[in-house]
Amino acid sequence: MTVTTRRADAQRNIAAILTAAADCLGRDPGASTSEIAKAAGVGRVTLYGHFPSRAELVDAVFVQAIATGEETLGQVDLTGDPRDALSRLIESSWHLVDQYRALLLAAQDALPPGRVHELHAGPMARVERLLERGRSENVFRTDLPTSWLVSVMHNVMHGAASEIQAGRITSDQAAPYITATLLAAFTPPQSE
Amino acid sequence: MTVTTRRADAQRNIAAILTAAADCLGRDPGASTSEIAKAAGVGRVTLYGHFPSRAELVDAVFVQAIATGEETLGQVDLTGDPRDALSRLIESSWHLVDQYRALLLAAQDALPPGRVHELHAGPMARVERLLERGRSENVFRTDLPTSWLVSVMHNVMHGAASEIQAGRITSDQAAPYITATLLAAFTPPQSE
DNA sequence: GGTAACTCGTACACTGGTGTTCGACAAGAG
DNA sequence: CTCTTGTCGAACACCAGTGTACGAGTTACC
Repeated sequence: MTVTTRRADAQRNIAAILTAAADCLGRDPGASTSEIAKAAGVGRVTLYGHFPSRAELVDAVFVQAIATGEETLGQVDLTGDPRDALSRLIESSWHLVDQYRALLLAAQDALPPGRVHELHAGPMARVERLLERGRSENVFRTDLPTSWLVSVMHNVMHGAASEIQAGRITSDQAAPYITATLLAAFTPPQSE
Repeated sequence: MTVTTRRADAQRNIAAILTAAADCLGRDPGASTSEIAKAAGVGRVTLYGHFPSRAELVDAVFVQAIATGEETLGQVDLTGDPRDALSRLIESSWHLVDQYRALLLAAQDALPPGRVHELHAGPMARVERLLERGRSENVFRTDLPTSWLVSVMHNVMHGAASEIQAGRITSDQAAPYITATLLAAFTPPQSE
């Protein structure tokens, strides 16, 4: 709130730039500042007036995406049977992953290394907590580190997004496929 | 063999460029032709004398990588218990994935869309055949399409490569983690 | 040892991006 | 109504890369 003195049209433009950037970067991770400014109905100079560099713009968009994503995830009921809770969590996060796929790529090569992982910490923690609980209740396997299980979940979801983009599966099939795969992958191995 | 008339030093240079390119692109997917030429101990002009464009160079490197990879994979014994065979296949392909990770990225944004998938068809078929056999023997699940299982395998391995790069797991741990994860993921679901 | 094939460095034209500067102009706040 | 804040377009400097042209020099081949 250091800048309570911000003219109304400036605030409007900032918002327009942010949503336009989210949109452009969502379609093409390499979208230029010109494209974004044009899409926002704003001059390129104005854009640089609010965001000192392309990188800081990408960062702002990414931060915003994480925030809205986390809000959505916050509404998921994670109580009860961990397996059911995981299904619900997948159902929600899946859409987010699909949606922010390209934006993630943009962030990965515009932002300093580690920054992306740093901003992911919040949502990650939510998943970790659920997995930990499932492990302590012997519903999820404990022979592999939790961080690995999180990574697997992450990668399977991103893989599903790729498969959709390549037209090999449809958007509807994704969630059930992911759920079926991960529940099996996370089940404790039988000591035959 | 249209070009039996190729001077010896030219052949040497082509080979040097190819291996240098594999090396550079393996470290930085965006490596420039200058970097590659320098690494090959060759002028940039010479490089363009053999490869009409950066894209064609990347393509050549990628083709070569696939070929050597396929050769390695061809030596894996895929007979016997499909689960054991899968373990062996993972053990081998895992190293390849880790090694060619960055090169894959380079290929993905230098080559026309679909080209990468096209060149991947060979190795993919090998995996598919094994999975199909496992499915027909009721060792692998049949409630999900084979192509999806292949994709999962692919993504889990790439994810492991990321985890190593981020320093969250070591190279030694990767193969057992991947194997444990995929065997569980591919096991037919119990109709509890 | 002659010749064709090849290589080299430098220089050039071109592209497509980033970030800045300028001065004229509009729009909001008090 | 005024004055500050913000916006606009066009121009500029800059950078990093790609691909080409040239001419001199070198290397393999026969």
